[in-house]
Parts: sequence; C-alpha cells; structure tokens
Amino acid sequence: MIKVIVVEDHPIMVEGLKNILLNDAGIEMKGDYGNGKSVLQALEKEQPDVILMDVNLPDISGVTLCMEIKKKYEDIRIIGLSIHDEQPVIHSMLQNGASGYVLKNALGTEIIRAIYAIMDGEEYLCSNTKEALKNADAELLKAIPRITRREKEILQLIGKGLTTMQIADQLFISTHTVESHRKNLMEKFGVNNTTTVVKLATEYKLL
Amino acid sequence: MIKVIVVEDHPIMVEGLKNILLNDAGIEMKGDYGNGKSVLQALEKEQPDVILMDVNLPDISGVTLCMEIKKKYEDIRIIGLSIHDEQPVIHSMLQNGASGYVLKNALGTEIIRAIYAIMDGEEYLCSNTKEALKNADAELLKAIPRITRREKEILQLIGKGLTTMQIADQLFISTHTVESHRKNLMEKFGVNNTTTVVKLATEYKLL
DNA sequence: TGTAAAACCCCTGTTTTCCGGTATTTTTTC
DNA sequence: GAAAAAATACCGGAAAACAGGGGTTTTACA
Repeated sequence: MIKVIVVEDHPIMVEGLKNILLNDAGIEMKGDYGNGKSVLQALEKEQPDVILMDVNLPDISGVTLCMEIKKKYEDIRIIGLSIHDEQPVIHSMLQNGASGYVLKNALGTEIIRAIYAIMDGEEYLCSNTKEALKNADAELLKAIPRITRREKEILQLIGKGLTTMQIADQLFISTHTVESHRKNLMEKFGVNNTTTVVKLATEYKLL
Repeated sequence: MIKVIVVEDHPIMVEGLKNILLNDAGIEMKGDYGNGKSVLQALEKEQPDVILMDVNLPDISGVTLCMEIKKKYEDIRIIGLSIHDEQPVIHSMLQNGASGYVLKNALGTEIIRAIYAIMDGEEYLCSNTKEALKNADAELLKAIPRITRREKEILQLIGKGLTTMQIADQLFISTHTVESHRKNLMEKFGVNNTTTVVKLATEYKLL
C-alpha cells in the first residue's frame, strides 16, 4: 500500500482527492492537512510515501514547504498541485524536490497515475503542465531578467513612489549608487526609463 | 428532494462536490457539466432547482452564463463558486441573478447551508465572501480614477516608454500639454510621479 | 584557488519630469 | 440654457532622472 497524505486548504478539493484516492486499492490515504505547519508537525511522528501538496497554502509557500520537507525526509516524494500553470512556479517546485506536478483541472486518474509513476522513480507532469511548459519556452525568450537582491530592493522602493534621494537616505547609500542600480535595472529590462521597468515588473508580479 | 446540478471544469472539485451533496439526504445531485455550453443544452431537457456554478469556465464567463440561465429559466437558483474573492466578480454575479456565492476554500457544510438558504429565498454568502466584500469597501475608496480619453491615450504612450516630447510629436500637441495631462493623471491617482501612476494603471489592468 | 564576471558603489553633465501657475473649450448639471 | 465643472491646452523655473564614465568588493566556477 502506498501511503499518501494531502496538504490542501480547500475542503471541497480535499473531499474530491479523498474520494479519488480511496477508490484505488493500492493507495492508502493517511490524512489531510490544511496548512504547512500542521503537516510538518505530523511528519515528525509518521512519514508517508507521497505527499500531494497544494502550491498555494495559507501559511507558507508550496515551494518553501517542499524544500523543507525534502531536507528533513528525503525519501518522501512530493506532487505539486495547483491551479497555476505558470512556468516559474512549476520549475521552482521541481527544482526544490517535487517529483510531480498536476494541475487542478486534471482528471482524477491523472492523480493516481502520477502517484504510481513517481513511486516508480519517474518524474510525472500532467498533460496540461507539459503544455504549459512548452508554451513557456517561447516566453522564456522575453524572460524575467535576473535581478540582484539590491536591485529588487531598489525596484520595490521605486514602485512605492520614492525618489532617488529618498531611497538613498533609506538605504544609507549615495544617490549616485541608487541611480546606478536604476540604470542597471533599465539595462536588464531592456528599456530606457524607470517607468517602463516598473510596468514590466508589475506585470511579472515582481512588485 | 432538492435537485442540484454542478457546473465546474475541475474534475477533482466535481468529485468533492458530489461527495458533499450525496451525503445530504435532502439533496439530489442530478449531474455535472464541465462548461457553459453543455449545461445550456442539458437545461433544455430538464431543469434543476439549484445550479452550483464555477465562475471561471473554459468557454464562457460565469457572469454571462448566470445571466443567460436566469433569462430563460428564472426559477433556477444559482450559487456562484470561485477561488476569487474579488469584489467586482462577486457583485456582478449577484447582480446577474446569482442567489449565493461561496468561495472554494469554504467548508463542505457551507455549500449545503447555502443550498438550503437560497431554497428558502434567502441570499447566501459564505463567511469569506462577506469578509472580502467588507474589505472591498475600503478599497472602493481608493478606486480606479475616472480618466478621460485623452488621458488614457497619453497614459498608454507613457506606458510604452515614450518621453513627453515623443508623445507631443505623435499627438501633434505641445510638450506642455502632455505634461499637463501627466500632472492630471498624477493628481487623479493621488501620487506624485508618473512611475507610480503606471504601476497602479498596470495593476488595474488599464494598460 | 585564482580569476573572471557580476554585484555594488560613486561622479559629472544633460535631459526629462515635476510643480506652480493661467487660458480656452467641452461636458455636466441644475 | 446658464453656471459650474471638467477636459484640454500652454508657460517657465526647480527638481529629479538619465547617460556615460570609473572604481571596489563578492560570487561563481573552471
């Protein structure tokens, strides 16, 4: 029997997953948890083979939770579960130890298939996820620039409407330095004024 | 027996709803549909008492579907079902004939309660929806400013990264005029630089 | 572990934006 | 249909952002 637990904050969804899992003879559903904290607690006592994990939890991001669980219990396999088909989210889940990713519009059978697949050591992505990743390749070209911590900090302050001088004061650096970061941001985003940088950053949900 | 049908494109969710509804003796689940078209077809043959309807369907918006169903079959009561707690969506559902609104993070019991409540002629909102509407009131105050055609035109050009002079050239007006609009935009958005205006406009999806 | 790239920091002159006004035309609204 | 309000248009000086240069410290990786 494959021991499975569910981490998901939507009760209706939990109900649906329970139903799907219970209908399969080889799978045993060992419990469900509505947030990251409670799973981490539960794991201290007993570990399942597989965790079905919603990526959007109320208390902690799925990516972080995934990382933490894999750090402590590397044998547990994790399947990310989400309505989001955004390439960055999918990638960071997989990079942080998830073995599978299934979108919430998937069929119940895909969940079952995913569980068996990752127990066989495979990586499982549902068809819609694969589709999303394929489309994402095109978007990768006009990808989100890689931004440093400092740049992000300054970008956020600019987004708040602060002027270069105010930012300089707040970060205890010269206005020239701030302008330098500003310049680099424009460079990285491939535009020539901060306004457009902020627009793009907003669209990319960096702000 | 209250006849209920479900319109929802997430199979797992459907599974969960089915479970919840079947467990109640007074409710009869008459079927589920994954998109708007198929429900409309099904309704021609037989009408339920209540429709549980996801607001985000693949083929048609929940608001439109709600409106169409109420136009043809005014006795059917509709409960909107969504992950979104955004005030505009909730309001337009209710304005277009929905009798209830339940967020997907609600408990199964809330669904049941909602069905019975609207069958009693009440309007039912789940606790989280009420909360969202309350918070939305505060947001309504800092609502999207009313912008003139000309201002929008200029805002869009600013969003493209053009300078005042380039905009003036393109619209055959003086740079001073452009700056005047720029100033008014800042005024209306309640901020003091164009960058923040563009950020807000982007968030409001005005750009 | 050494070195190249990246991140971070600073400067000067030029361009652009911002802010205080004012004036004319078009919409609302009573 | 007249008054009020809003939209559009314009100015000049002050403030901020931008462009293009250079330097030091971390970080990544071969």
